[in-house]
Amino acid sequence: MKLATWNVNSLKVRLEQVKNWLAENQPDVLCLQETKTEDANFPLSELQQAGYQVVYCGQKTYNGVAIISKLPALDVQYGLPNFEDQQKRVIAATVNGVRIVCVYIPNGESVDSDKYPYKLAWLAALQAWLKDELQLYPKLALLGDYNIAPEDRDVHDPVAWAGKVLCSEPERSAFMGLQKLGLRDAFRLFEQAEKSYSWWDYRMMGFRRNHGLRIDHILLSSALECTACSIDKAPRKLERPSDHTPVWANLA
DNA sequence: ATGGCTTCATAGTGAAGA
Repeated sequence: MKLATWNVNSLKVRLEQVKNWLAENQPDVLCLQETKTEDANFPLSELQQAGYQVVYCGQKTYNGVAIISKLPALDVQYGLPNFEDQQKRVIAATVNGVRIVCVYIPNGESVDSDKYPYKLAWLAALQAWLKDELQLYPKLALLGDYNIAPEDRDVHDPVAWAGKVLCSEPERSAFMGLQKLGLRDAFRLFEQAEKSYSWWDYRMMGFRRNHGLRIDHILLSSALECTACSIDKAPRKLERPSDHTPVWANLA
């Protein structure tokens, strides 16, 4: 079973790229973030014609998440049940017996922004909810744009980024808190190339210079056996790419 | 260089992303 996650930075702009990626990679599940699409305008039939089912939860301009799957997505949940939030950042469903949790974790803007405590509160609610969810669903995968680079090796310039948003100690502690629930970073279960990232700044030729961060992750509960995990840089090389590229993992 | 690009909403510029 192949699971993947991709922050597409507007599904409208990236729809053809998503359809091509589905056709070429044949994932069983693809989680999307930053669809930036109201549900009424969601390109459902186009994805159905590609042979997939979709559940989604979006809004105008910002945020928006979706789960694209070959098999039906059951018991769909929208949002964090323990955190009142107007922003559409979470959708969860069971696919082929695996609880799929698709998240677009807040960016935080900067450590002295009002959005930073919102991010930390959001992460605390996520962890509290997942603790219960793992009891209900031992086979659970948490996929998405975490907006956290967990370690210095996930950052192209750890000195410049030290203490900054996406790399700060409270954010990294929140990431470790998820791991303490028994969730494992699928990417780090395997040998990986150094300087592997999932996001590169649009500006200053960030991708060409590999000025990136690894902030998109797949965390897997211990009941799931993972056989491979990789970042697919190919979509980042296309015309008009998202600033993020897909991450995928294979389950036994 | 508190910048740079890209998207969206809008109709000239501003917010937000990371």
